[in-house]
Amino acid sequence: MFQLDIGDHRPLYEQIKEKIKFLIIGGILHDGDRIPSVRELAVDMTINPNTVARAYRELENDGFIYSQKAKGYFVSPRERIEKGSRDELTVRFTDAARELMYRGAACEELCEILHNIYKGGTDHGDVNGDGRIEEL
Amino acid sequence: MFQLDIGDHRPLYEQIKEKIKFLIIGGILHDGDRIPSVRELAVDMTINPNTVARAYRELENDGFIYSQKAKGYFVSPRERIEKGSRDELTVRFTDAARELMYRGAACEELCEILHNIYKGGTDHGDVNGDGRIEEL
Amino acid sequence: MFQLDIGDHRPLYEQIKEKIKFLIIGGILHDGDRIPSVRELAVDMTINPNTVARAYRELENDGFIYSQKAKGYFVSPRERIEKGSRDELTVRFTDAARELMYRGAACEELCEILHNIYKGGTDHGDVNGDGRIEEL
Amino acid sequence: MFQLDIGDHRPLYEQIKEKIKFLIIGGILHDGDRIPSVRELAVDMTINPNTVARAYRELENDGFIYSQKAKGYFVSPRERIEKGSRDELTVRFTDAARELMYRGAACEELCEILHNIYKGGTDHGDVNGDGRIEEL
DNA sequence: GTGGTCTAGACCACC
DNA sequence: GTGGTCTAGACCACT
Repeated sequence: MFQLDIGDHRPLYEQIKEKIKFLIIGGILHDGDRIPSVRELAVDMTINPNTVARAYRELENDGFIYSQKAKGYFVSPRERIEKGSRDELTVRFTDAARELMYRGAACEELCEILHNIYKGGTDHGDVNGDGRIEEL
Repeated sequence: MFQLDIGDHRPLYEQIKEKIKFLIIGGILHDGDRIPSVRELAVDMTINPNTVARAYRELENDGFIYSQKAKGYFVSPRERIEKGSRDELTVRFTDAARELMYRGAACEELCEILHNIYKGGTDHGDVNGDGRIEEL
Repeated sequence: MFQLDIGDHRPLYEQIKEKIKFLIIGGILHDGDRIPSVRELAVDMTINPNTVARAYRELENDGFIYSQKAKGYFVSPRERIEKGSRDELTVRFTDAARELMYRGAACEELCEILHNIYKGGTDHGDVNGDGRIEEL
Repeated sequence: MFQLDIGDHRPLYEQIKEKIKFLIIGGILHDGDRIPSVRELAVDMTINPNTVARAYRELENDGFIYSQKAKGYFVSPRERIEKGSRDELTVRFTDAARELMYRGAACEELCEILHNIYKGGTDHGDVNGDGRIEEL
């Protein structure tokens, strides 16, 4: 499904959260899609099920997925995700933009990036950031 | 100059790096400005000089400041900072933008944030992110 | 594993970095190999663990090794190392070549050196540059 | 004549030596050319004449320049420079090549660089490595 | 006084 | 046991 980045010092569950989030945001996983069970993913990635469980639990808290007893985890409807707070996200966006500006990026450059993102909303793109696009 | 947040789980030297970076990007510290000496800042913040030294050393590696023996640390000329790779930064920007889009932010909204940033390039604003503006 | 040269004016951590780099480039340490723990190497060379830690940390920044908490340091997969910028390295190569040319070295001479290097890619050779070949 | 690199941690006299060497090797300064007097260069670069003097003295020891009392320093005839030891230089060349190989550079790539250097022997090029070509 | 290096020793989180 | 952070204090070279 995806690969964890060796050399990434963040806890495993954080990386899993991020990857799943990217799959949802990138349009690879859609509303209502079932995601692999805790055990499946744990086996698949040869890590502890508890780690996967924690990632899923936090994703559920953030509204990205929801669980149905004895059925599994599913991607939340988009309206639900939208409700989440955008504050921290906006800070991250602004900080990155400010630093890019300081480093000489033109406003038009950044705006174009934005337009490309909005234009190709459901483009899958390079989910892992490692130059490959992997299948589910 | 600024205060460290105990309760922030990140290492002290990371927090120092971030603060200094914000002071530079925010336009409070300018090209060639001398920043507090390792010992000064250590006393000021009642932490160990080694911790400050590490923060400064890593900021130097990132190109934001440079050191001159027996003189001190100085803010790098902006051209030097601009030379640094913008790749990682652009990824951060794009990721944040994509997630904001997914959460329902309009393209115009984000563009306006950008324009505000570029308009008020030298505005100092809330450097510490804690609601206060402190003097040097 | 190797010996540090007292009398070498460079800092100890720089010497450690160089030695490890040579072991990796020279093919003695391979992808995924675990290198001695910070404490082991410190005891082995009768220097302070902090000094070893700094060397390892900087090698990690340069992409040559990566750390896993509670496990140790490991040689990075080669693809990771290849990703690093070759610009600075190319400048060093070119500068040396230019000076050699100016001092009368023939192009064929240098090309032959190159071919020997590429031919004996995994030859271990004199890793320490001190005329001895040491075992791990 | 040239600019010293702020943020370069080597002693000033080392940097001056390097720059002069590049000017000679790059073909900008030729056999018998007079180089600026110690005092001239010191004033020009607003540094201590002793620093310049040391650089010149070491360049003279290395055979790159020679002094004539009351006349100044002059670029040595090329035959004289060729006599200098190529050992250390060859090590630098080999080390850089080995690391480039490890990082994925093809042998042909490096050979081409060599051929370009030998083809354009007297090309001046980017002496300071900062993208500019400066006049004497 | 400055930065830079190194030592010694402590504590934490992780596994 | 491992890496990671932090403190305390020393010494050096430089200006």
